[in-house]
Amino acid sequence: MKRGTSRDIRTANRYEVLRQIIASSPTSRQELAAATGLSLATVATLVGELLDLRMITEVGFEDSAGGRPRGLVAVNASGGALIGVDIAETYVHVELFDLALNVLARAEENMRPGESRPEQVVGHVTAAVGSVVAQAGVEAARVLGVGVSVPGQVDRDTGIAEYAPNWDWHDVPLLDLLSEHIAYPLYLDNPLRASAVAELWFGAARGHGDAVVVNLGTGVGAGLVLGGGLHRGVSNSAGEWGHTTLVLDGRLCRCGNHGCVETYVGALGIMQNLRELSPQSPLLHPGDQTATIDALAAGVAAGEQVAVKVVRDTARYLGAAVAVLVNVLNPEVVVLSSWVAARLGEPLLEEVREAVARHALKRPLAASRIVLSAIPTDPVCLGAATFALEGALQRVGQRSTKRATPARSRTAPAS
Amino acid sequence: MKRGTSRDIRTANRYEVLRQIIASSPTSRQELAAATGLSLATVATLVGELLDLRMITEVGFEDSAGGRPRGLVAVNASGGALIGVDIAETYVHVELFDLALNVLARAEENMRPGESRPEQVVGHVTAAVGSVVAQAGVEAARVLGVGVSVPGQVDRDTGIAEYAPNWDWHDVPLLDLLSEHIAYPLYLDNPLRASAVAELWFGAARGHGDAVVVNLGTGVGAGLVLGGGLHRGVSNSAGEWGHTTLVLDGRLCRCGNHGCVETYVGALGIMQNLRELSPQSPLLHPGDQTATIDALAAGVAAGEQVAVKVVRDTARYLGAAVAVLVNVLNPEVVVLSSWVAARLGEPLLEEVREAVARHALKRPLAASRIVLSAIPTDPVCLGAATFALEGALQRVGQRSTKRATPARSRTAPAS
DNA sequence: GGGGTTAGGAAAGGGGCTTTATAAAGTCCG
DNA sequence: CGGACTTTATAAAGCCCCTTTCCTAACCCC
Repeated sequence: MKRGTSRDIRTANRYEVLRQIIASSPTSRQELAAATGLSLATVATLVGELLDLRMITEVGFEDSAGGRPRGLVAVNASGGALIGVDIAETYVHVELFDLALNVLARAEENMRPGESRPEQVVGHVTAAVGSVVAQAGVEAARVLGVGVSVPGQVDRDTGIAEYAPNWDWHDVPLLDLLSEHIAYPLYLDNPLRASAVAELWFGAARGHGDAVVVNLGTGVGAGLVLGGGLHRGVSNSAGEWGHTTLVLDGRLCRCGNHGCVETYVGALGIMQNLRELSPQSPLLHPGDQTATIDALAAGVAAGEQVAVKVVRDTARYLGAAVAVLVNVLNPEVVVLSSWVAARLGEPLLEEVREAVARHALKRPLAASRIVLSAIPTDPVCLGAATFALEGALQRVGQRSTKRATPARSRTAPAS
Repeated sequence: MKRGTSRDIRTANRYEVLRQIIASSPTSRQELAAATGLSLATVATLVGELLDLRMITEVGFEDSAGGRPRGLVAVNASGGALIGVDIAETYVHVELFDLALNVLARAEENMRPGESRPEQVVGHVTAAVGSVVAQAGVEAARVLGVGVSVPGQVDRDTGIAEYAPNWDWHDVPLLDLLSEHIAYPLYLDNPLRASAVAELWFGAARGHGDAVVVNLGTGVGAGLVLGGGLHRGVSNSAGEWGHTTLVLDGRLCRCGNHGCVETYVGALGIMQNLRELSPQSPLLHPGDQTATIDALAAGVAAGEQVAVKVVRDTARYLGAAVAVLVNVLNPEVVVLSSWVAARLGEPLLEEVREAVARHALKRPLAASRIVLSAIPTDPVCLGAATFALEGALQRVGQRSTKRATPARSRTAPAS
């Protein structure tokens, strides 16, 4: 059990203040103090710190009711850049953000099946990172860090990808491999937690102590925000809700078990739902998940019976599985995220709400809002970049009064 | 979102130190520092505080390797008394503990069906509390507090029983009602969290940041220990795992839904498992849960086929449901608690372990130990008493130092 | 009875947050 | 047009917490 120190309080407050500034830029110290519950003095020192770091700037004044005008601060978008890397089964997606978390540059590398050796993946990441830095034309020194999301179980402290379900990775020291080619500070975690932290900072989970981010993609899982922070579990593998048994002796899952949630509400599960309902449906694009889901979404929009029914069936499964999270964790908000949720959108949400209402207890249900993610870009990239932002803010607190380690900040760009 | 203050750190440390002292009384400051990770100085001040409160005493010395002997401290059992109240559907169970958490007195009041008006329950509690105090012969002033566990959803801050599933209680201000008759500090919560906190302080969850306490009784639920503390959820109703769907369109549950975990692994569910397997079994005592479970336990011990099979069936359901918790929360330990688990004991545990292993993912499974509760007495009473203990320790930190300072003469008055 | 060794306490130091006082920058009105 | 009032921002002081460091206390052994 790790012990909390007063520094952690400072770090949490720093997060909270910057989060608030990003959310409602420009804003005043007064507003920040009210929003965060901190005293004016603390807000002022924290704001001063961020000003020193050039992460925010003063942008003028706002009339007050008869007294001295409030100074306004806003994110200094060009004060730094953050890079988020989303490594998935078939692609590597990289985005470069400014400090207001706008996307300045994007790069995507596709990986052919079988191209899954760690060195190959590292090569793709390195290339894409180099590309976004070049595209955006930011100086290397301004890149505050690179967050990397890789599927599976990850030890974020050692930077080791302990286990990747799709590839045959076991204890790959990914961070070490990457750091040979990328000179920026690196942060490793998995997509569940990345999208959770994205929602926590910029999305529907902001300001909520307990939230669940449900990821619906090819894989399925949940990112848990508990007590205002990410819940990782003892071996950093919490949130594996997709491989939870929904139907006893149900469909065979790639994890080896039967009846996992993923086999009913993941992209492949939805395709199976469609196949079982209407094996010859023109909506079905065998072997192409995105095409099928897109066709379904279009079908629902057009009011096609089959499409509507498939979404309803899927939502029934999903509702039961989400109700588990609602009953057990009693969150304030449940966010449906990732590409399947984004494409099926409102129709899915409506059905899910109804289904959850049928399965969950009244009290926890009443306390939970279920919403679609409002993050416009790839939430995993954004979340990964947020890890880098958190890392940069945390380093502030550890400014060594001893001039010990100048080796920390290297300025060489990616090769 | 509530904000952490440095005082919370102190309170957590105070808990930790006392917990450790109770666990390994007598012990030395050295040992405490090593066990808690705190510095010797901090341990010394906390120990001093507890000595001042007379919650612990110095009990001699222990040889050190050649130097000054270590001073030993131990719980001062007679330094105070704690009362735990377990209100259930059919009874009120009250236990009075000394500070070493030994039971000094017990009282039980049975409630007839229909005798469920709040005033009636309050009457029973008042009588039983009076009885244990009299029996133990402790002075009123030494009673540090009374913890009360009541089923259902509870707002611990306002002391309101928001909803009790068995009785038709809605927003009953139970704490206010009780405080008219009981003069000791009162603490209200529900049995899930009570038994969880009991395991956290004195049981298998001690020292673990993330643990799940699974309660198997007439009702079924889980107490969650996350990040070293109880997880309550946003409306204080986290842990309602018993009313989570295990079988789609399965057995009808008293909560109104179908296929809840409780209907398969609660006492009544186990009876149903037995009935379905062998409707005429002599093990079955219709209308008597405890007799049936006892008969099952005896049957398993005697190697009876039917009994073994029923336990196995039950464990299969339970395993799938526990695997959900393991996958989602990734706890370090899962504790099986409450009377059904206690009576079925090792045979159930073995089967559950196997069943969980079939359903959970390898990584989280490898990190989780599944054990039976080792708490000998009623864990709910113990947990309720622990709430009172926590309350007493928390009050220490809020000693109001409102010293009326006579205004000192200021230096350099404005001339 | 001195060293050597270990325990425990007191003081100093480093962080944090808040309250209070002071300075700064406006508005309002006589 | 200048003082009075108001509001904001910063500086100072106080309190809480934990740790490190130094020193004294207590015991062993030679």
